[in-house]
Amino acid sequence: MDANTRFNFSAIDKKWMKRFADEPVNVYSDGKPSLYYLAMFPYPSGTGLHVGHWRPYVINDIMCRHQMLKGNYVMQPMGWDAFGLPAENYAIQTGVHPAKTTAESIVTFKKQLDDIGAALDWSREINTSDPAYYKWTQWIFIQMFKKGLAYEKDMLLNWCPSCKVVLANEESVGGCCERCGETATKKHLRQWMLRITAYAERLLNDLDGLDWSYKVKKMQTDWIGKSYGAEITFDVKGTDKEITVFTTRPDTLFGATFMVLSPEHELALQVSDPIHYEAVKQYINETSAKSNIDRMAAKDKTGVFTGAYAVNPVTGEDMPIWVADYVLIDYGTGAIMAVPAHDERDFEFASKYGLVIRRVIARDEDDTGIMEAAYAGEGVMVNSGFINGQKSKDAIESVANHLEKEGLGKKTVNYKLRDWVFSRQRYWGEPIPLIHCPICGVVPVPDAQLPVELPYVESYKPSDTGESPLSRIEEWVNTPCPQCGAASKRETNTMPNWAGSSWYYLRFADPHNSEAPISPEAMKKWVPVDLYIGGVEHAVLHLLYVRFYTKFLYDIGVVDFEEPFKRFFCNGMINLNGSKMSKSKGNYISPDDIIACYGRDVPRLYILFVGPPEMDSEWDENGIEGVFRFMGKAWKLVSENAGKTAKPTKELLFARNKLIKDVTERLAAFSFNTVVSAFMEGVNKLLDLSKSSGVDKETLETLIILLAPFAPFTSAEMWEITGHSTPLFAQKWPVCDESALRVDEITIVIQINGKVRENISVPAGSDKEEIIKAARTAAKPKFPQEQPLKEIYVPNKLVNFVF
RNA sequence: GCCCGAGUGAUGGAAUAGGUAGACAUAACAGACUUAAAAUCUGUCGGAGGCAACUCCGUGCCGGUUCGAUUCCGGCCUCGGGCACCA
Repeated sequence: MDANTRFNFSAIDKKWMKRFADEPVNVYSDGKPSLYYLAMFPYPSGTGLHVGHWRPYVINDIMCRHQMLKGNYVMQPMGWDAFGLPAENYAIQTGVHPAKTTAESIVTFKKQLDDIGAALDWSREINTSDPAYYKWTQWIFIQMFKKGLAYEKDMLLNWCPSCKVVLANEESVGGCCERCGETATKKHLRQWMLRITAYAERLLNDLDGLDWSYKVKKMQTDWIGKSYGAEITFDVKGTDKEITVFTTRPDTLFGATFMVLSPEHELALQVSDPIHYEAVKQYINETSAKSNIDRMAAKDKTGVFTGAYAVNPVTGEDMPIWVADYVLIDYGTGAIMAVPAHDERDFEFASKYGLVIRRVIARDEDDTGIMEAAYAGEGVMVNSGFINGQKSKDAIESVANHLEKEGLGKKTVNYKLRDWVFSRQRYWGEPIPLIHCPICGVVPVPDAQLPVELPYVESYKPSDTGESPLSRIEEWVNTPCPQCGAASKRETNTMPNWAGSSWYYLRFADPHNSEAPISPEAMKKWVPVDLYIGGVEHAVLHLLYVRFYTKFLYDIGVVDFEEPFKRFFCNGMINLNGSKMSKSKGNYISPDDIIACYGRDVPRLYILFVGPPEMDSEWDENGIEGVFRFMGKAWKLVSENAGKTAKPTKELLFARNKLIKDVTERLAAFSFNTVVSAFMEGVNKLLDLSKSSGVDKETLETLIILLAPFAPFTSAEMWEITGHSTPLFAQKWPVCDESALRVDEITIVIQINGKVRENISVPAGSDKEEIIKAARTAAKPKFPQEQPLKEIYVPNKLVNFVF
């Protein structure tokens, strides 16, 4: 595939890469309305970029360049999400400092991003591992701490034994580490948490106003997981203790025949009677040793009886209290009322341990009442005292109201969202800027002492105990308390790698500000982001965290908006041989090879042409060859017609304006693959017309300007060879002249009983009667009878004769 | 298990306020040019039947609504994704 023997686009790239560097393309719209288009910044890994990574950058650049030509000033910055485990793990193996490897990776990445040909504004480059940047990451954390949103908690956590680090709920995927896939175990640790749950309702509600894909909104909605229900309090028989449960089905209260506490529930041992105490204790110990995945994978539900009973507030009946690990401590209240007849899990548990199963909902009139499985659907209440005969849907409300009136419970909501485990037991991250003072307690580092710089260490090795490598640096750890001066110790945990990326979009607007994360002026001018582009892998993690940070920054007055990204476009991946491109597995296409062969514009166009941008697509060698042929044709069209004079014939005007219309409309719809189709169709048509009438100057110019965002280098060269000295990106995006698209004749489809039978041409502007008459004449020979029963007429499109 | 999304030629994919299914491209085949190849250009290209004009069938499967369904509705099947004992 030595494409250079055919046409050398690389030479054009070289020339215009230099020109664009000397004279940035966005200067022509300086002072115009400002937009901010952002593609997710990368983690500068040691492996570099492959063409599978190109998609969001190419799309963003095209959108930016299009806006420049529409007379807007667009900020398209780029930076580095530079903290992260791979660099640290590499350091453990080799002893090379993560800062060094990261700096080297950045050099490679910068070149590779420039290779995409994007008009990136490097004057705004940021790096999350730069103390000048993370000063503000730490400052934001301190503001959260001051507002009570950051808190310390001793808790049982997901722990990755391979990364030797705790996992946030979002980082534990199916009980495994999101990063390395290792099965997560449980560990008791003192950790810093962020109270993201305090924002659950806002994070959920504000999704409504966002121009994001349904898919991503749905993922976030499900992750937040709001459920409506009631909290109900049960007395523990013979004690003054109470058990509060959360249920979404208060209608089934009459069918609640036993209670289940999570093994971690504080009452589990407290309510146990002496006979059962040891068994309960042993069960609690056993379950705490199990990993999440073992708990989930268990085929059989297990549990122990405590010997205690609660009282059902509506039936007055005794309910044995059990402890079982199918009840989770961190959802609801960590305790449930079990309704075995109408909950699959309770049914399974009750069946195993011989507990009472009482049906309280009849599915329909034919319901025999024999229960072979739980019935969780709707129906009519039975065996349910004052709600007998009600529809279960209505009974939810009746029971909840009754409980509220009697003071036995209240309506409430619950979320699946958990607070964010925010500390990490690793070196290569932002130090948490807190000091533990024996007198004052936890004290934030004063602003004047920020940033708390990451100290140099000899050994990066993480420990199995959950101690950060930083804890071994005595001279760094020991520090006087900023408040009372007493000998104190620094917090040695670092922040998760999501911290820096949770507000970076703000910093691009004001990257060098040493007084604040962002100035009010820069904030007003640039943010929120007008368009954000990136992969679906961040749909819950990063995107949820950024939204949370933004809402917090709104609350403390740093920004005046609550959502960071007005529009988010979620791009699909580009695969090779049916699976994700991966450099380590050797399954990838090297950008260097592609650029050497085709230059930069061809792969840009191919990335768009490969398939709908929101879907995963497959890289195809032959496909890029087709785009290369198209570029060759476009070049031929322009270069052969550049010096000539030709009249703008009706056909040329039509082709020109159709191209404007198609490209503009499809671009606005993010249908990039069909934009490329429109170019191919348009160029084929113009080449065809050039044989007879030539191609007029303005049509050539129009084509070049339209093509400019997509293939900026070749277009710039074309612009020059058509005799222009003014810069291409200072031109105006063409506007379609609808009058040029008018045609003299239109095609009318004739159907008989809904099947296409004829095509006729009629003069444009013919009225209904004329068209039907012409259709009738044309189709008459095919009529099965003299007269149709009905004539359906669709204006300017079709006539259907029905018999 | 629950919740989303998607099934269209040999292939990637077009086209849905319901109105000529297969745009654009790839592959394949045939031809032109060439000593030859590459490149380039032209033609054919969903299936079946027919010399032909044409006819019938065809957008995962079954049914429905409609003059007309790839598009809307109901029920299945397959694939992809999210969540996963969330009470």
